[in-house]
Amino acid sequence: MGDLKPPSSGIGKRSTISDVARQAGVSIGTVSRVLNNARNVRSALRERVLAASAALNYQPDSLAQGMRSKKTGVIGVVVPDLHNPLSSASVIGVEEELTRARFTQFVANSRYDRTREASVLDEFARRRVDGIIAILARDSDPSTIEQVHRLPMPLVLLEREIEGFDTVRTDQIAGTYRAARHLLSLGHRRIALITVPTANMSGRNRLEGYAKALGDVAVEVSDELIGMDGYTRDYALDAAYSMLSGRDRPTAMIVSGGMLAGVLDATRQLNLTIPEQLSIISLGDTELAGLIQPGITAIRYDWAESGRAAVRLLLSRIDSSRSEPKRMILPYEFVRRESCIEFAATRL
Amino acid sequence: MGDLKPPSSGIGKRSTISDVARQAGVSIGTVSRVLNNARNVRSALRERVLAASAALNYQPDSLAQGMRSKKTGVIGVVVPDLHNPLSSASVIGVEEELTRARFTQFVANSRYDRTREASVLDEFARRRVDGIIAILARDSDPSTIEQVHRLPMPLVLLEREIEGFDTVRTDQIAGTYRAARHLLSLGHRRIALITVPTANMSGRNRLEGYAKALGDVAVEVSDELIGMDGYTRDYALDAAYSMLSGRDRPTAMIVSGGMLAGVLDATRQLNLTIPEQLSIISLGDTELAGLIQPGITAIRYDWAESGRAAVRLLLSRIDSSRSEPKRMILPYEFVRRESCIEFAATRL
DNA sequence: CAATGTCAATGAAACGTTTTCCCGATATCC
DNA sequence: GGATATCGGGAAAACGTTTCATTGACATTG
Repeated sequence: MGDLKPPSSGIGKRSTISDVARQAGVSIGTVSRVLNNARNVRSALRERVLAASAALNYQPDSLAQGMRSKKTGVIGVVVPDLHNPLSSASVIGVEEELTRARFTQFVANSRYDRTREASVLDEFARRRVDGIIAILARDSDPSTIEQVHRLPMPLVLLEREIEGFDTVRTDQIAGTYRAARHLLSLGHRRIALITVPTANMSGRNRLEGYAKALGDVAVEVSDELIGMDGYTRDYALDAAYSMLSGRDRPTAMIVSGGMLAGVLDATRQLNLTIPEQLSIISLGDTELAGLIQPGITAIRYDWAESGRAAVRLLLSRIDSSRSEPKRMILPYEFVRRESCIEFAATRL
Repeated sequence: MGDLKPPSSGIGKRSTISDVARQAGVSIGTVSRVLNNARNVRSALRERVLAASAALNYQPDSLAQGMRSKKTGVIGVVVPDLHNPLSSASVIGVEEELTRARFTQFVANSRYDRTREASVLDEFARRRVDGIIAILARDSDPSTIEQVHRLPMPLVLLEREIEGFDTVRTDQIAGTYRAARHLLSLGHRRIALITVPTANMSGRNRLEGYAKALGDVAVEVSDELIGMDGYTRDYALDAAYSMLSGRDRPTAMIVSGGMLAGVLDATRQLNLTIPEQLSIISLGDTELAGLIQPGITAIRYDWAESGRAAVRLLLSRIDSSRSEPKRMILPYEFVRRESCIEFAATRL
């Protein structure tokens, strides 16, 4: 009679709300109300229910809860490259703040692949997440824009911007402007920029800040000093290599943190010393920038804080659906190290 | 009549299986059978159902599926420190392989906090994940052992070992042994070891490999050269600093990759040059090790591959419940760079 | 004192699937 | 040609919650 299963170590049948109800001698509705601390329940019964629940080690099934209440307590997070400090630091900040709010997160890596990203977002929707935080591969992509508008749940963008959505981003325009002005004030005129493509806002804003700074002192932006056609270390290596091995090479370079390693590879292959032959500023103060010799001057952004801010924005939108999108812009910090010298002192 | 809601951009009501059934003029059971490619359905009907499903852009609700079928298609992943390359690389490998198998993952960060870890595991269970992949904070902790045995789903451990569970780990014993032998063969005798505590297997195995190597050449293991009481960069800085600033300081050091930055901080503060005054080997070939000057000789482990292997192990256990636990041990690779010189050449 | 209101608690519906059971129709066998 | 197996598909149960409508008991009101 009954189940013939062996005691099978630890796989004890989970107890459900009806087990608790039976044990406490009340209806399941009452159990539910007690556990969701609703009113209208005598304290005597409340005690009984609580005791039964504890005795049975009852844990509500979140699938059933989600199904009925239409709230899963799960947020989907998608980033383009978990190797990249922007992505990983953002995830850490997001995780931290979501934990505080008792949410759980799916984390997915799009690898800058729009197809993969599209299926991740679909998957999140299918799984009924309460909201999504995304660093999109390319916010200018029409299919991306179309898809995010169809999403049946709130979405907060990190470092990207799409009309109608909440956004948290660091001030790339001002940061890159500051970097370029710093190099210009040291006398540099041939300043290269190696960063991500303009298909996403980070790239666009960096280019804008860079161009503005050069414009301020009437230096022309020249295409061969711009490397914005890739995301990887390898791309940065190639781009930097070809710039630095040509004649009339740049005397200074602004490079995004995630691509810094590639640029350093290039300088090493070409036997260029920093800062004597090339001044460098990193956009993003990665661990690497502070640890190599010489230390790399950097524009620091607090991406973990971006992540936390994105969560706060998302949660506020989830439970009080305002309609106007909010834009947060987080400041940069200039971190001076030893990777920049005056143009006059540069050995050409 | 009907709902008065505004068309509210994109928040179109999701269609359910009954919508599809109605549209196709069949019962919901038939729709389910078609979509789960079961047999016993005429191809005419099959076409109708498929067409209706496509027309309505039907996406099954995975909560309902999970509730009924007891399979959620979600795996929980918990790591102790997302900043650390072991954690992040493992997550990347896990993510990659799970995606291939059409699973989704929760990702959580325990921060080496056992309390947090415990609640993460509980949460995973509550959410009915199909399995868990974990890098536990301390596999020797009794409460940890007790908890994992209670888990109602399969668990695969990464870099940890608990009786009765599947394990994937890199060969820390052999790797650390190799590192120590390398330094010994260069003539070093005062070789420090800075790594994670013995509360988890990585620490125990590293200590074992280290001690074995020293024992081979009859060098005594001395406590003041062992720093295994913390996980962080800051701890490594302190430990290295006090070793290196004492008299009779070590001439060589073996340090885990995640703590390398702290050791470098210490050498810098003490103005020690590498390798002239201190030879260093990193356990784990992090990006940093290859990028600083001089390059740091390293024992390389492919943690992404560990992650992928863990997924394969987990999935195989999920759908073909074998009972004997499997242990996989992944090899190391010795990467020679410039951070080690002969003891004879060391400037004491 | 009848009507009304409030409080506590129950019973049952609903969420959207998968799956079991069942039944009618067709094919197969002797 | 009748008994029997197979196939195709429908109806309904079940998964474990939350929530709604209902009810009974009791207090309040006019």
